Amino acid sequence: MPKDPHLHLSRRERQIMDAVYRLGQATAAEVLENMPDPPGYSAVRTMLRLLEGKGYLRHDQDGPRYVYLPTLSRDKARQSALKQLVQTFFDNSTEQTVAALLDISKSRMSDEELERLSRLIEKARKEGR
Amino acid sequence: MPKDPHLHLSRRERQIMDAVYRLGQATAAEVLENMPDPPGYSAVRTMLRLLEGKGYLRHDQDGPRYVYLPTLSRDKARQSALKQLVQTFFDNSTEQTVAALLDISKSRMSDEELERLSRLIEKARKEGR
DNA sequence: TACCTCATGCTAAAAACTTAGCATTTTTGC
DNA sequence: GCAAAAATGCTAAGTTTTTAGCATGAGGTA
Repeated sequence: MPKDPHLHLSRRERQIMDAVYRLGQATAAEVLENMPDPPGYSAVRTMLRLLEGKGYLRHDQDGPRYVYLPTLSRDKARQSALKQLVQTFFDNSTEQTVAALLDISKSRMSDEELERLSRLIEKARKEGR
Repeated sequence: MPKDPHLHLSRRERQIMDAVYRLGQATAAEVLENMPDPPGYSAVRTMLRLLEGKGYLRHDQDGPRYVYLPTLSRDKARQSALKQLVQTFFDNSTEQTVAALLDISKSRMSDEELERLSRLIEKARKEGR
């Protein structure tokens, strides 16, 4: 089995990357607020620095503090995460995945949103091949 | 932020759980074959035992060997993983998620599959609210 | 300016994870 | 029935991850 570079993150690293992706960009304090079962502020800063060292994050300076951003675009990260999930839990079946997705979210989806989904699929049917 | 019990897995634990979920059920040797960058057989067995101890797996006896299965049904695991992914990478938007999903898979989807997806959504529009 | 606040960098210790090896038991085949 | 093969349980050691603390520097404000 080939190895997936994205799977090499440790538990905390994963949590922090998730927080950063969720937020788009974030300071240490913001990451902290967005973590489950958070460690100390200092620990978060260290991890951010490590993650930057490993190339997963970079930072911009915002006045006195650092704002961290992912180096891998959200788009690519999304794709990679989705692919992995579909493989692991849905036998690589898009259909099953969509079904599950609808299942957990249909109750809070508006008619318009469902409408748009329909169109999305129509579009795929026409273009996509 | 509330903590998510499923996020407490370490790297190896995650890899092993993924393998088990992918396979449905598996012996130590099978897990090994399905792991990226695999450790020794002995290490895998130890992890499986640990995961069982923590309640993530259980085992059945199959002749001389153990066959491990997840305790959390595939269904629940799917839901939880999906929810997490949609939150982290798609701002909780089902629509964006489906769009990305179509994007990575439309080229290898048959017409019939797309057709079935359409129906899935129609069904959700009618029932779901 | 001088101080208080809030950043960062670094480092070392603690905790958790990961691994391999050995002793033991069970299965299999001759 | 017996030996070889293959499985398990346990344990201890090695490695990585995770944490907190301290020293230091920059920004803001009276």
